[in-house]
Amino acid sequence: MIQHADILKRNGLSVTASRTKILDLFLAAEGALAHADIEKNTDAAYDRVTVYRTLQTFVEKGIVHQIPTTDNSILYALCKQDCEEGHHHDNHVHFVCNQCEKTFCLDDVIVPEVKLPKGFTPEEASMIVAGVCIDCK
Amino acid sequence: MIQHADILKRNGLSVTASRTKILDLFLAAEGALAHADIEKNTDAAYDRVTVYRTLQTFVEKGIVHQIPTTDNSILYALCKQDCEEGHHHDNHVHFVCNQCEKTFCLDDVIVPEVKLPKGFTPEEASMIVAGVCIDCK
DNA sequence: ATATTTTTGCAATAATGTTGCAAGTTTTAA
DNA sequence: TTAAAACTTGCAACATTATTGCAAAAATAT
Repeated sequence: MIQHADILKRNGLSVTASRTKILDLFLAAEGALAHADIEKNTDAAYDRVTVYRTLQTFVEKGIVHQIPTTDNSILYALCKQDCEEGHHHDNHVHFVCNQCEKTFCLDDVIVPEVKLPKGFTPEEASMIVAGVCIDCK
Repeated sequence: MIQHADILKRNGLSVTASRTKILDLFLAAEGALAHADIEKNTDAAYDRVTVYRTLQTFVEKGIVHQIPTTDNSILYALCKQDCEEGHHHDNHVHFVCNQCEKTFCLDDVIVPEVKLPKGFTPEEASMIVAGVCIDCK
C-alpha cells in the first residue's frame, strides 16, 4: 500500500482511491490490461470516465505504456524501465498468446534494430510476437 | 478495372461495386487505410456496415492485412506477398510517420527473428517503427 | 432467362470514448 | 490543525465506432 502511494507521489500525482486501486491491479496482473479488464476487476466501482482519465494520466507520467494491437483495443502494461514524464523507454518485445489471449511484456527481450530504406528516419520501434505462451504450452 | 475484378474472382468473391471501389482505394493508396478513411474517400456511398464487412472479408481472403496501432484504430494495407485464405505472410516492417501520420508497408524490410524466453513459442511477429518518413524529411 | 446464392442496406442495439461542470478530495501552507 | 488552493471525481450528455438480424437487391450459376 505504501509502495503504491510512493509511485504516485514520485510522479507528482495525488494519492486517490481509484489511482491506488488501478495501480494495484497492474502490479498484480500477469499480463497487460485493457480498459475493460479494469472495469471488470473493480466491479465498476469507479466511473468509466475516471478509468479513462487515470490510464491517460499513467501513460503521460510514464507509469504504464500502451501496447499496439490489431483488435481495436488499447492494452496497457506497467513500465519497468526508467520511464519518465513524456519519455518512454519501453524497448522490449510484447508477446500475445494465441490460446489464452493474454499479452505479456518480455522485459528482457530488446527490440532489434532494422535497416530502413533511404529517407526513413527511425525514432521508436515496437515489436509484437504472437504464439503460445509459457502457461499454455 | 478488369484487374480489380480478377483479384476478387481469384479469391472466390463476387464482384460488386463496393468491393471494387474499396479495392481501388487500396491500390491507389500510398499508405495504409483505416475504416474512417474509406468512408471519407467514398463519400459514404456505401453503408458503414458494408465497409466493415468488406474489410473483414478482405482480411479473411488475404487481400489486405491489419496493422497494429496504439490509438484504437485498425489500419489495413494491401498484401503484396503470397497471402492466401487464412494464411498471411506479411512479415514486413511497418512505418508510422510522426509528422504526416501516414503508415507505410516497408515490403523489403523483413521482421527480424528474436530469441524468446524458454516456454514461449513464436508463430508470427510484427514490427512497427515510428519516425519521419521519406515525404516529410 | 431464371433459380440459387451471395451481398447490401436498414434498423436496432451495443460498446467505446470524450467534454464540461459542479461537488468532493487531496494537498499545501499558514 | 485547519482553511484555502489545487486537483480529481462522477454525472450527464453526447459522439464515435462496431455488431447483428433480416428483407430487398444484386451477382453468379444453370
